[in-house]
Amino acid sequence: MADKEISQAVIARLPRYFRYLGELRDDGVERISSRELSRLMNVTASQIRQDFNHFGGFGQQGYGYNVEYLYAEIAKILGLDRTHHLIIIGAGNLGQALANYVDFGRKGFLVTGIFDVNPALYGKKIRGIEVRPMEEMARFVRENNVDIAVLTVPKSAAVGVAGQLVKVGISAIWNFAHVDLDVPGEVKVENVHLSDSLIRLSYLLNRKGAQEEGGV
Amino acid sequence: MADKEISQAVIARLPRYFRYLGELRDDGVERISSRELSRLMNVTASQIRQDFNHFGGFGQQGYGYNVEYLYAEIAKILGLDRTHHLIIIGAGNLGQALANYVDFGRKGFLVTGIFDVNPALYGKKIRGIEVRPMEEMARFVRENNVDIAVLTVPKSAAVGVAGQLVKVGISAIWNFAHVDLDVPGEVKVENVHLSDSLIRLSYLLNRKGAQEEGGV
DNA sequence: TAGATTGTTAATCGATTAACAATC
DNA sequence: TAGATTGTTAATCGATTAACAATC
Repeated sequence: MADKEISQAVIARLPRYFRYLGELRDDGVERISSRELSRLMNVTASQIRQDFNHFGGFGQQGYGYNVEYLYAEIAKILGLDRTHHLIIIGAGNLGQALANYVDFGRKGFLVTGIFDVNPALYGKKIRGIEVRPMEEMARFVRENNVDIAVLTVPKSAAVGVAGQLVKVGISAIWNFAHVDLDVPGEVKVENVHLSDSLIRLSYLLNRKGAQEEGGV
Repeated sequence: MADKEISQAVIARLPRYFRYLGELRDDGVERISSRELSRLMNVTASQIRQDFNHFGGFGQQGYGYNVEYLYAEIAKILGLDRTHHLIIIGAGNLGQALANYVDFGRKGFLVTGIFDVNPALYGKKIRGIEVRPMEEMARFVRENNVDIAVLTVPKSAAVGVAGQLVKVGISAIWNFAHVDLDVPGEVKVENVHLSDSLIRLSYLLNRKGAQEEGGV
C-alpha cells in the first residue's frame, strides 16, 4: 500500500485544519460536517473531503466527522503525537525569541540546546537553557537525540552551518536565514523567510495604491 | 489598461527573484538569460519568462535581461522604491526581536513606534524606540503616516487589536498571531504562522520516518 | 425507512511547461 | 547576417470544484 505522494498544497493546509479542530474540541464540539467546517474556514466542503481522504476516510456518511477523533488522527499525520527535540543555532534576538516561543503552548517541541559562536554569550541562560559554543554542537546532537535544528544565524554563516548539520546527521532544519539551503533530500527543510513575507505585504500595499489611483 | 489580477503563486515567487537578482547585481553580473537564471534558482526558464511578462517585458531578444534594470523594476513592482512606516504592537520577545530585525539590512522598512498594554514596559527603549501605551496607538498612527502594523500580541488579544487597527485606518497588517484575522478587503494581511511552519516540518519528518520503515 | 453526508469519480479551472515565431 | 533568446501561444499537467452513488 504505497502512499501516493501528497501535494504541497494539501500539506500546507493541514496545520490550519489542525488549528480549527483544536478550537472546536476546546469548545466542546463533538461532531462537524465538511459543510459546517467549510463555512468556518472559508474553503469548499469538497476540498475538505478531498484533503482528508488523502489519508483515509475519517468520517461517516450521514454523520460527518467526530471532532476529537479527527483531531487526534491529524495530530498523528503531522507527527504531533511524539516529542521533538530541537536545538537553536544562533542566540541573537530571533534565536532567543524563538527559544521562549517554540513550545507554542503545547508539549511536543522541546528546545534542549542553544549554540552560538560568540564567547560573550556562552553560559547565558535563556529559558533555563545555557548557550553553548558551536564546537560542542556535533557531539550534543549525537548524544541528545536531536531531531530539528533551528537556524537563526546570519545569512553569511547559514550555508556553512547547514553543512555541519548535515554532516552530523540532523533530520530537519527550520531555516530562518535568507538563503536557500542546498542539502541532501533526506534532510527536510522548512524555510521562514521573514523578509520575503514582509516584501509580499509591501507588494499588496503597492498594488492597492496603484489600483486606487487608476480609479478601480 | 486594467491590470489582470496576478495570481498568488506569482506574487509568492517575486521576493525570491528579487533576492537572487540582488545577489547577481552585488556580484557585478551585468546580464542574465532566463536559462541561466533558471539553473541558478531551480525553476524552469518558461516560468521565469511567464512571471516577468505579467508585468511587461523587461528583456531583449538575443540578449536576455539586464540585471540592474530588472532588479530595479522588480523593486518598483514590490513597492520597495519607497519607505514604509511600521509600528509593532506587542513588545514581547518576538516583537522586540522583530524591532531589531525588520530593516533587513536595507532601507525601506522603518519601525517608528512600539506599543504594549503592559505598563512595566512603557518607556523601555528597543533600538532607540520607546514602548508606548496601547492607548496612544490610534493617535500615533494618524499623526505619523504609519503604513503597516506588525501584530505580535497573544492570540487572545489579536482579533481585538486588529479591529482597532482597522478602525484607525491602517493599510496593512503583518500578523504573527495564530489566528486568521477577519478584516475588510482594503486592509492587506500577510500571515506568519510560525507554529504552522514548524508543524509542516514535523509532518515531513514524520512522513520520512514512515517511508523508511516501509522500506521505500 | 428517510435524510444526511461522506467518499469518490467526473468536470472544470488554473498554473506550469513546451514550442516557436518575432526580433534584437 | 546568423545566433541567441525573448515574448507569447498552445499543450499539458495538476489542483479544485461539482456531482452523485454509496452508506450510515
